[in-house]
Amino acid sequence: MEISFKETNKRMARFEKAIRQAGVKVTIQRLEIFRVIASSIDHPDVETVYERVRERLPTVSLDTVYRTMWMLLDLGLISTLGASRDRTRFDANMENHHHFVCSRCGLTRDFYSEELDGIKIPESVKDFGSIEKAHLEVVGVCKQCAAKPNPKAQEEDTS
Amino acid sequence: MEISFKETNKRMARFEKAIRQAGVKVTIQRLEIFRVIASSIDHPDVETVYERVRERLPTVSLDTVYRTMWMLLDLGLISTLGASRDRTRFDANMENHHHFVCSRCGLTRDFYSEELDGIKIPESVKDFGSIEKAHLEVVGVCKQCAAKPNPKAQEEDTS
DNA sequence: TCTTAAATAAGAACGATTGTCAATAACATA
DNA sequence: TATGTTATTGACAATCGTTCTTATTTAAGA
Repeated sequence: MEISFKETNKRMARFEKAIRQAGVKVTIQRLEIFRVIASSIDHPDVETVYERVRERLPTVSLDTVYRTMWMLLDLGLISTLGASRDRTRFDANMENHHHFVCSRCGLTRDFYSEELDGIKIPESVKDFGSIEKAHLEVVGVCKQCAAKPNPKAQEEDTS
Repeated sequence: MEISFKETNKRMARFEKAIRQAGVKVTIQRLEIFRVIASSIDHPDVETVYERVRERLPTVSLDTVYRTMWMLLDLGLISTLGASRDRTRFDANMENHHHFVCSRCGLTRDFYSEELDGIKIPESVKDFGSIEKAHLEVVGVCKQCAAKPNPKAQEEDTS
């Protein structure tokens, strides 16, 4: 919701192109599911997407939404907030720090930078609410994963 | 693992102080669980913490680890990577952007800043692996939550 | 040491996610 | 446009992570 028609259409066009290129079938379910996520400003979870899709497609199943979301992720058409499919992970480092996260295996390491700690946050962000803290999330591929051949085997090594 | 004794001890001291201040009991389980997370460099999940605690305390139960982790979070002694207790959430915005996240309800909004897009990442980060992208995660309290009285009722409004 | 409330362990229960499979629909081809 | 092939769907069972319940144990103050 609340994404402009223009932007939504741009995303839909990208979707149709990517999905055909990938050789997977274009179904009503997939179109509607992508339309929902592409027009959402609020980064919904699967259940929320499901509810929104049902408004137009009452017979859709929750499974299909799950399957489609992961497919969209694999195709690089959407991303997840935080680590996908991952469990909650904890951090006892209460100093100011930043994270490097491996997009393949989820390995996460802290790093420090006084320069980054002093980052200027745009004034407009205060329209959303008060600001407590900020940290940079750097996403990449860790050395271990880079050394592995298999580029699509994103399991294991969650250390 | 791999956190220096000095730093671990510093964290343990902070833990003992905070836990007594909070008026909760100091149990062996809690000490060992905190010791594990305080000495871990790798941001483990609950299951991993559980396994490490069992090396020293074989009878500890998984529930206790769960309960203790949430307690530590409530006491502000640890934090979670990404949104805690939350389901996976999706983002169809593939442009360069940054996030504002409400620490109470999980509300997440995008914002843009060319200045931030050009951020310099310390060279040392490359020791972890290759860098694909980076974004700033700003944590605060959204206006809706700020308007509510209850400061500890962190549910609802996950829109 | 004794008392009491809080914390624990164990196992049941719950909720989110995934797997299985028969029925259906997309798409290539005729 | 009709048909065959194969991926996809929906229903429901199964799985896995997390939480709840309860009887038992333990920390901490009297």
